Amino acid sequence: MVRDLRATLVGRRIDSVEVLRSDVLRVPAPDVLPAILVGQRVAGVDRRGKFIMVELDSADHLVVHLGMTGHLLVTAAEAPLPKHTHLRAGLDDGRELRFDDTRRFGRVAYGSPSALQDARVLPRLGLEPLAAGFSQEAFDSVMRRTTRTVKAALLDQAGVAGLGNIYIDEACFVARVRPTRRSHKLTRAERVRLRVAIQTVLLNAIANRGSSVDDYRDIWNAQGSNQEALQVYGRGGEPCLVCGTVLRRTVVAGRTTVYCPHCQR
DNA sequence: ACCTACCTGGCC
DNA sequence: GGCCAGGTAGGT
Repeated sequence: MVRDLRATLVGRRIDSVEVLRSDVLRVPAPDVLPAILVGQRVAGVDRRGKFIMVELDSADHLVVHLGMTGHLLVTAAEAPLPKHTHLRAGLDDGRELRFDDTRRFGRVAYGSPSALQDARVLPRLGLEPLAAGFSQEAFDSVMRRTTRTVKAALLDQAGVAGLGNIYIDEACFVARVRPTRRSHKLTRAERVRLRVAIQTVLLNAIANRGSSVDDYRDIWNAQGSNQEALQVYGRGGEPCLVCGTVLRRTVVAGRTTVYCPHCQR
């Protein structure tokens, strides 16, 4: 999404802003946001963990988290407004950037990254799994310092940023590690496999343009294809694609979790 | 380190 | 009507 947004938005000027549902906007107040944004051009688009950061020429950022059902869409300005569109920004090319979110677990905020941290919109985020800093040493230190399950440790965005329920189960399968294992008890070899698996799973998902299991759509409202490549997520009770053993479905760290009891130890 | 609430919609 | 869902803040 960030790559597509960058190619589409950088250099565009915001000509209008409408906040249709103010409770998704954390900061600033919904009535002042339009005046702040209108006239600004998009300077860049980046990502930190699951947060999409649209930088404007003021150097402040429009920050978006999609939650479970959020969408950031680029549409024609005259395209019909779906029921759960909460914010729209008209661009100087006749298109619109829209934030849409059925369950409203997502959120939008605008400000400097440090002010957004102070406002507790941006939490403390850990290692970026696709950046150079994701070394074995750094990952080891994250995993060794907690007694929680591997699943819980990886769900915590302060350790490794950006992993969610789907990709954690997939990475654990590729690494042949049960998500129920205690994080600090993994062997060095298991942590190496897990680190590599996290990167492999994420890079594949990106290459496949995302996992449209349910609601995920790209900025053109198109589905990805990575849901077809998932090996365990959503497959509880079905045979393991490697060994044929029935995949086990349980709840770990409060989340539905699927693993192969034979391949994963 | 865990548990619940926050929302809407789809399915049984 | 009840249960479940890609996430996370805030409480205990």
